[in-house]
Amino acid sequence: MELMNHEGSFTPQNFEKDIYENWEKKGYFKAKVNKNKEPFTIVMPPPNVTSKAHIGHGLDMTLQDILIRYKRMQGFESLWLPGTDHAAIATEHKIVEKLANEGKTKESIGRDAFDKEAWNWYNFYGGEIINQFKKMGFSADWDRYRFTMDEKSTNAVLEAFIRLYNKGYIYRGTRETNWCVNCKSVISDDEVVYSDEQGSMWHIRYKFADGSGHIVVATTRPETLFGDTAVAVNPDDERYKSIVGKKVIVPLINREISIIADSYVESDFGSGMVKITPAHDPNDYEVGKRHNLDVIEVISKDGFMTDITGDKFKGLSILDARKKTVEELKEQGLLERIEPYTHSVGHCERCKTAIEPMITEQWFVKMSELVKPAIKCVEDGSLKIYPKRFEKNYFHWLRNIRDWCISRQLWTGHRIPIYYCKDCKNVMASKTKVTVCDKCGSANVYQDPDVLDTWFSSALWPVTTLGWPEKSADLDYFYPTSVLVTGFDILTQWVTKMVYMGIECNGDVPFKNCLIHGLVRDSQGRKMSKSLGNGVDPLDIVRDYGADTLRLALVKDMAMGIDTRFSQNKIDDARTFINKVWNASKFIAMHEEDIDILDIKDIELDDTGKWILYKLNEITKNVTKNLDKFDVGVALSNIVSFTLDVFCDWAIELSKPAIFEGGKKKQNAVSVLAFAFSQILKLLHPFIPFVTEYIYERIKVQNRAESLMISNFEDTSAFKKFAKSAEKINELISLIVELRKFKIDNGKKSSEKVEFVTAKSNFVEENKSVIEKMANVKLMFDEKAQGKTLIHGTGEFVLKEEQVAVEEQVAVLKEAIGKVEFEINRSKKMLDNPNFVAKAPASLVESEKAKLAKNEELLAQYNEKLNGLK
RNA sequence: GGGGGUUUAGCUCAGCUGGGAGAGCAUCUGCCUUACAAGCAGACGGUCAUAGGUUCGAGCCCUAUAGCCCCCACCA
Repeated sequence: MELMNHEGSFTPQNFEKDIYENWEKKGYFKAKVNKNKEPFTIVMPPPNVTSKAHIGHGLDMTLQDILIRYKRMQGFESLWLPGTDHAAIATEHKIVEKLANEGKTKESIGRDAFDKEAWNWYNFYGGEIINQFKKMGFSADWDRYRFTMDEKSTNAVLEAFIRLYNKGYIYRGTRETNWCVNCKSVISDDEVVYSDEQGSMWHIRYKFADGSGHIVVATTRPETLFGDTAVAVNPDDERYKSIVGKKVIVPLINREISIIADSYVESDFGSGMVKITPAHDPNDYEVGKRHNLDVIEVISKDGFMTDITGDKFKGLSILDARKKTVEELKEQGLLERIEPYTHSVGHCERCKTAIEPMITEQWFVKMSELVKPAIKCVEDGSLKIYPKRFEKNYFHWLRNIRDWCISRQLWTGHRIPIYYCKDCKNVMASKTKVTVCDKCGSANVYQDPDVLDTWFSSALWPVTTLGWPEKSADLDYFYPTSVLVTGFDILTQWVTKMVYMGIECNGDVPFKNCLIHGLVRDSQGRKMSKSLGNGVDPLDIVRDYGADTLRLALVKDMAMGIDTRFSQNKIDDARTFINKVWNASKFIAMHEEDIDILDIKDIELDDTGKWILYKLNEITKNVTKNLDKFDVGVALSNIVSFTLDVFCDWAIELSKPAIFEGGKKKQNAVSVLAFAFSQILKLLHPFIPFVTEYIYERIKVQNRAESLMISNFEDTSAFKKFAKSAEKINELISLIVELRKFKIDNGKKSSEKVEFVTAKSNFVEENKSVIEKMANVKLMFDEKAQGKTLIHGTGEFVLKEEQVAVEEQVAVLKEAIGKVEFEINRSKKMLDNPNFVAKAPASLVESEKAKLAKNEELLAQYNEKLNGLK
């Protein structure tokens, strides 16, 4: 091992690449079936190959890498299985956009050429994403990289489809669905996003067929009146009971329709009368079914008025038709009034086009049975969701779920493995291409042109990536996986699907734990978006500050399940911290240079050494406890504050006198520091893998491993026996802090070496040099000094030259007595309370008793002193 | 309409089964002290959103109110 030339400052750009390449070369990321070890598995939520990874992926993946690295160092067979998602509709959009820029359409190039375009796209962005992830230091098993459209995944998707189809869970049906006239595809309920829009409510007169006047119906969609097949009122609405069954005439098209009664109508909304357009409104469709109404399509699948609307309207766009309808109604005196109206309108998640409810024939997954075990596994705890409150969303979603529409009229994605015979109408499910009807033998067969919803393959992700439908050794060993890490935005859309498909396909939950985190927002708390231009490319941060800084900035101050803000401030904080670790390593390296590091059991420990080890055990326990419950943010702040407040501020400083003394004392002190520092590096490694590895390779440590990333945490549990020494050093620290403050309070500069007189005591004698150095004071022993006095639990310290009147000394003592008495009263009040003694934790009661005893002793001393002055 | 989150120092946020209000940044003061000025030593700064309640004890538990954010449902 060669010690580094540890000069200069922290420049991650110099070493991150080499370290990562070495990790990869050594195969540290690879996981294999190993019956001697317990597996810890995370299947990476596959990023969409629509574009490069953004900072949100940065957070999601950093959390996963932290857990994976942590568990690897705890001796688990750690598998992080990476991959990407073809994101059918989203990617298709991007490709169509690209083609448009080249003056092409997907129809103009045809399905085969389009497929080629698609694969180019997948490969390019898939590659970019992996490249980004490697630069961020992610320790995924890249040899296992999977893509939702690769051969194995495709096979699994088709297999799952056919199994569910044969089981009767997948069926074809005609339904009112969400139609995007731009994508020319149906989209699922989950893909519709609603937003409030300022529109109008048009109140339209429908004349009675018998000429006896008119009624008024209100609508936000006047252009759909061509498809009206009824007007409905509430059956209990007294105003309209007499007209139910009467005929009215649909304006402009002059069709006679009936007034019907249906409880769907709310009497107190609008006029209490609703025009029913079954073809273009989901609620109307249901009403229509109940009343056997005709379904008249007046808007075509590409968003234009159909022939049925007549010469004046056919071919018009929806918005043009709306305008013209209103004009015509006005001319004919049928428009009673217009009122401004805000209502929420569904839009396509991808292209933002307003969704048209349309009746189409689609494939659905029947949910009623699938959902049951998915609910049960969270109820009985075999799948735990962190934080627990998200269970509510999970249950709500599954308990109210509707059948899932899985067909899409797109070209990007898995083609539905269904074949139709044109002659006998036979329907066949097959993974392989069908050329002959298995019923009538006709060669007149064709495949369903639609593809599957991208979530169908995502739902299978945990099983397909481990080899399903084969009964692979991987599946046996790594499944169920340990934890799924993802944002709350896709808890319902994705997590639920994986759970019921995992259980259905492989008989068990796909993951035992599910960690839900928040979104990354900008410094002002806004969502990152293209339109705001506030997005961050993770690689920009890596280039300027290094991957470790990026990772730290992302998870710093992060609370479970709550959105986190990403800002320059956090980047600076993170870099500052890492720089501190860097400098600490320089200190260690410098003093290790000319000595041999002792094994921890061969060190003659003084109180400082014991204190360091005691604190090290505490922090190790805390960090592991919090990581075990996935509380990454808290674990990080634990180890960060330990590094700064305990290790750098005190452990190093308290060790300096011994180090500068040299010899055996130095060897002991440096050995303890080296041990503690190596454990700090280990605890920090999952968060900031590069710099910790770099440093680890360049300092002397006990029990060196080949690499920090495959080393194990030190067992520190034996050090809790050093509690007594720890208490002594805590006193010492408190005295030093008090002396520093006392100096400043009395007008001395901290840089000034101030003389104090104090009585001899074992404690002060033992720690004289440390106190003098750290508080920048000079201690002199004398029993009878008088002057300004610092009263501390370890003794009294008198400022040397200051002459102080007796009254003032009395005042100081009285103040000290007052404080102690306050403490005593506080303790007594608590301890005298039987409820406190009975109910509070025993350790708390004990420490309160100890405090009381100590303070009572102090009080006695002070009173004695006070009496001596009088 | 239903549900959830959040409200703690000027800013960003921690705060463990209820047991003496915390950190970082910013500001101010003093320091180039032999790892570190990307630093060190200090200081200032809080009615823990508001009002009730439970408790010996509440930032934490309960009820209501308000602001901000999100999810779901849906309004003809």
